[in-house]
Amino acid sequence: MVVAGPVAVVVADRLSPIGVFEALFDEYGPQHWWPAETPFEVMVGAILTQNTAWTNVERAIANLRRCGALEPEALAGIDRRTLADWIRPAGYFNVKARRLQHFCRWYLDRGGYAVLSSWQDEPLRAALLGVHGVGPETADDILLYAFERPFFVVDAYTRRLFVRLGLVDEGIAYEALRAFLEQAVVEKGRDRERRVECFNEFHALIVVHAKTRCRPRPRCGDCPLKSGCPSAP
DNA sequence: ACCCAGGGTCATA
DNA sequence: TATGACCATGGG
Repeated sequence: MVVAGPVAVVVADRLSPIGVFEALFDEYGPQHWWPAETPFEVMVGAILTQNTAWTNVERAIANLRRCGALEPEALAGIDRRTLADWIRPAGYFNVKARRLQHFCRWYLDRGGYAVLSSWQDEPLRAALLGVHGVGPETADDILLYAFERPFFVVDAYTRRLFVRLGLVDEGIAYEALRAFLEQAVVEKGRDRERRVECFNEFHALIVVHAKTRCRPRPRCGDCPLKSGCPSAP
């Protein structure tokens, strides 16, 4: 790491994924994600929030709830244009309507939550990645927050944070960064359940931190990551 | 007016 | 394998 001066000493013992986690947790506290009432709602939200601000997703989900369409049978059965109209606020509504229906068909064909819950981690992940419209991040959102499986969700904020901290190379592949961060938590000796909890909070904290302090443009003032903050001068 | 947002697919080289 | 175009609404 290339920081120097008094602050660097303070930062040094936190300049690891675990140190970052602890700094963020100390600052923001537990987040208890995902903001949803059911696992299936998590899955819908994960697809709707692709490259989209969460506030817009909330409107779309409110529409679905109001229309009684927040269930896989309903989503899979309705007319695609009608669905697109309901989720319009979330953007990319034609694409996402198709993706939601592809996902719901897959979900129902395989017996829904109860049956899928019996699948092993890796086969479940591979199956999710095979669903049209479900990429690595969406799959890991679903795995972690709907199925409580120990996968680290790597989003744009996560990459930006750890690249700017100098812990990983710019342009690191999704899977490589995920492996790096998962390994960092494993090395702390947490058991499976605690890893899930840690991954849950870690991703949420990264998002909250990015949204409240370290957006691309604004400078970061009083930041819990000190000189390690991606937006620090 | 411009940038950004809790990505993924598809065509192209 | 690695870019680039495309998808589209809403807030700052």
